[in-house]
Amino acid sequence: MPEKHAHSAPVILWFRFDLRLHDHAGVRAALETGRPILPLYIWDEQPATRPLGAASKWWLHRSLESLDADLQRHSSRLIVERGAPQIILASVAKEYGAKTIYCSQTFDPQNEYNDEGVAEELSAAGLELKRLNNTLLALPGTLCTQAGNPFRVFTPFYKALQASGACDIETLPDLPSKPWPRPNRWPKSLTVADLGLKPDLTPSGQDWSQGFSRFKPGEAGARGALRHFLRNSLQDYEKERDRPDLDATSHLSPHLRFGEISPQRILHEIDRATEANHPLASGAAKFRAELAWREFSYSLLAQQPRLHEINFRRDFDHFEWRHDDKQFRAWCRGETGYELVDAGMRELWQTGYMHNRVRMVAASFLIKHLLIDWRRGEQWFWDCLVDADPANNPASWQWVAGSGADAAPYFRIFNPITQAGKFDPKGEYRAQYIPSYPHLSTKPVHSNSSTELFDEPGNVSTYPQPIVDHAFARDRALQVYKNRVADEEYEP
DNA sequence: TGAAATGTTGGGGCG
DNA sequence: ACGCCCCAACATTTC
Repeated sequence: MPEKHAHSAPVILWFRFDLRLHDHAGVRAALETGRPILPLYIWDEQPATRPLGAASKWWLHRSLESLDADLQRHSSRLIVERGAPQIILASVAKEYGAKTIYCSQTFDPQNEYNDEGVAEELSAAGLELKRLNNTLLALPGTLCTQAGNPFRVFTPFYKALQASGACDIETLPDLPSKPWPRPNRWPKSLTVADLGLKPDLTPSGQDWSQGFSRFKPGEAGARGALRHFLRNSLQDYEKERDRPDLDATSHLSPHLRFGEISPQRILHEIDRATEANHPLASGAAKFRAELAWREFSYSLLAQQPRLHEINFRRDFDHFEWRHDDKQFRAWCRGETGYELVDAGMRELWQTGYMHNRVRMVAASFLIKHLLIDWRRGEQWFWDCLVDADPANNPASWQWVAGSGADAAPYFRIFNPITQAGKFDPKGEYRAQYIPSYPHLSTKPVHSNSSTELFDEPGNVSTYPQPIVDHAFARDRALQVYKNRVADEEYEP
């Protein structure tokens, strides 16, 4: 009976990377108390983990607006604050008499560790921080090998995940559509716009993020993307998922990253779509495996909390990467002279996204053709991708570099020409992002880390020649990787 | 979730 | 009719 508690102490619902209302254990638990609910977002200027990239901030801004709109449909609002979470939480709780705070675990180990401290501090003030899983199918660390060790290879991990029953979704309870109980007084808060998360306009006044329009941040956008994918692309997903020239993938990654949809919901909807339609089954199986890769990445992040800066295989610590700012810059700008790589890098810059197949080719090019440290590429992606994820991004880069678990063998070197012929046969994808050269001059400045990269127009009037010869680079990479120090000393 | 080098086979042109 | 060569097509091995 919500009415009974309408004047009782409220509970705080602290949102972070769980920006949705459905399929959310914290939302459910808060509603079940029947108490007034204070939905809260805190922008932390000094986060415990590395700060969000520019593209992610843009997404966050839009997603918070969407969450606020969704809350208004329940006669509530999103309360927005800025500062250190433990201080904000304690002060809001004190002012409104709240004793319980619900939040979701982030599964970023550094942040989890920080949360422990926050929970202790709050506990000393008589407040309980309830941390729930709204992010993963299986908690990292719950799956291990027969010897009791965490998995280092994907396939056995995936088998264990399936055997655990975590992928069998029985039912997902509906979110009641009734108004949420409110406290007598409503906090005066900032607005989402006050946080200033939107990137600056270009010098020419052009909004850099207009290229991001293929996405609709927020829970409704996530549901829409899933519906579109199930209806149009699941059937041929196995066959066409590697084709950047087609609309063949789910585009759910940024929605998952910001918790606008749960993996359980995705599995549930896939099952429902598949039951009625058998031809979808092979595509469904392939897509389920992709979701499992996300779980695998988080299990690796649990094993190596500094996954974005430390080689998972420590024998890579002695690898002698080349230091070549000029070539790194060319790669960032999409000026390597290899069309598929350049199209991908321009897609990234213009849209905050890159097709997965192209990510592999572009990453392989930086690492193997240019022999530049994978961390530099990872950081660039972190800054530019709307789906930049603390587990997926570093795990995938390390996979390409060969320094990761279950990584690509050192001799697997993508030929960007061959890859283009196979996966963009008509050149439509390449033409979309390299319509005529140069195009970078109209591009805005947005990057956290490398603003100087794009602050002046390219002065090249024709498409560049390859910055490195493929055959030469391939042989060089094979040599360097083969002679890598301590290669033969590696033991898991 | 490669690519290139090397090996094998078989059809066809040709003296 | 036969052997020889060429080479595409495919398979295997190597990096």
